[in-house]
Amino acid sequence: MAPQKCFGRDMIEPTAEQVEQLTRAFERFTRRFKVAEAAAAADNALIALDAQALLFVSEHPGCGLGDVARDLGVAPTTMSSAVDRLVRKAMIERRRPEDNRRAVALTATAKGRQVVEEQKAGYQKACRAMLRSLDPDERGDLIRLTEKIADAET
Amino acid sequence: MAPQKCFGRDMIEPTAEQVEQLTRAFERFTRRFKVAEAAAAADNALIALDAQALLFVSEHPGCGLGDVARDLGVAPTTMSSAVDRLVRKAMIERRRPEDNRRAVALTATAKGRQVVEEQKAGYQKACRAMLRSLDPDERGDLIRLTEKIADAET
DNA sequence: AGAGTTAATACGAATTTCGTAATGTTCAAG
DNA sequence: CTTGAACATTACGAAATTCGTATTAACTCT
Repeated sequence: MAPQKCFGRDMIEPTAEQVEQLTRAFERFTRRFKVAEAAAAADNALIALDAQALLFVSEHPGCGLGDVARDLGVAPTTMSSAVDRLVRKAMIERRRPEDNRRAVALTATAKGRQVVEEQKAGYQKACRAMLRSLDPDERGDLIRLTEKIADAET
Repeated sequence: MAPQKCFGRDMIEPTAEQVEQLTRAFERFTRRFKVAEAAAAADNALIALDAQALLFVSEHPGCGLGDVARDLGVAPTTMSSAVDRLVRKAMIERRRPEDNRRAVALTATAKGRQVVEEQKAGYQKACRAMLRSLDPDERGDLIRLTEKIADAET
């Protein structure tokens, strides 16, 4: 169990047991918060793709259709359909900008922004449930570890 | 910021800032591991439902079609279609048990079990990446906190 | 101007999900 | 023993989604 040099920095591989433990725990973890997600989705009956697109548009007002498609990794035609649905539901608006009239500028409507807020509230609710499951002195640890993993280079 | 009594136990609500921090970190967290999931899915081109069904069957050999449908929250007809696809790909087998011939007993084939193993390996790989992002003395903390959240009652 | 590129959309094919109806099986009551 | 209800599964068809191809409109560079 001696530390070994890797790429010029001390790097110890996680043990097989650690990986096993975290894998099993994370399965239960995701399972627990998947049901909450499914329950929240039933309210608005918004397809997963549409919800992601709406979120992106609300965070990038005036963005183009292609931007959303690239970010979410779907075909432009698929995104066109998704935008159609969202426009039909009055959650986003298509506009032709004067400076580039072949593009469309997407913006979220008031209703769309409200749906995004509800969506985010559901997400926050899940995160609050995570924190409440811990003792107060453990909560900062969870935040710090999550940030560290999320922002790691590789 | 005084502790307050709730349901007979000490219970301090997470602060709004803590919830905010964890929410933002968790967004980056899930985004980072979503791409890995998508890359792994491209290998086998297995639909999400089929992958979940295959996993359930491999963990519950001889189970019925209705069991899988109930566990995954889909209509029995949808599960029948999913089983059709998996049978066509030779990943699971339908068998009519002698003692109850109106049911079918589902079991994973050797190929199906192999695919499950690869699937699990991808999952483990993601968990290993999480652990590698942390210092060795932090890894036990992550495991412990994840288990605590996953197994909390409410 | 004119060719080539870019952004978005219309259309059609393939696939998936799910509701309704049908098939075959089991169980219980008469 | 028969008959009828309940059950597990499947067949079929409708609705919706994704995506590839072709098309339209606009921009850019020579």
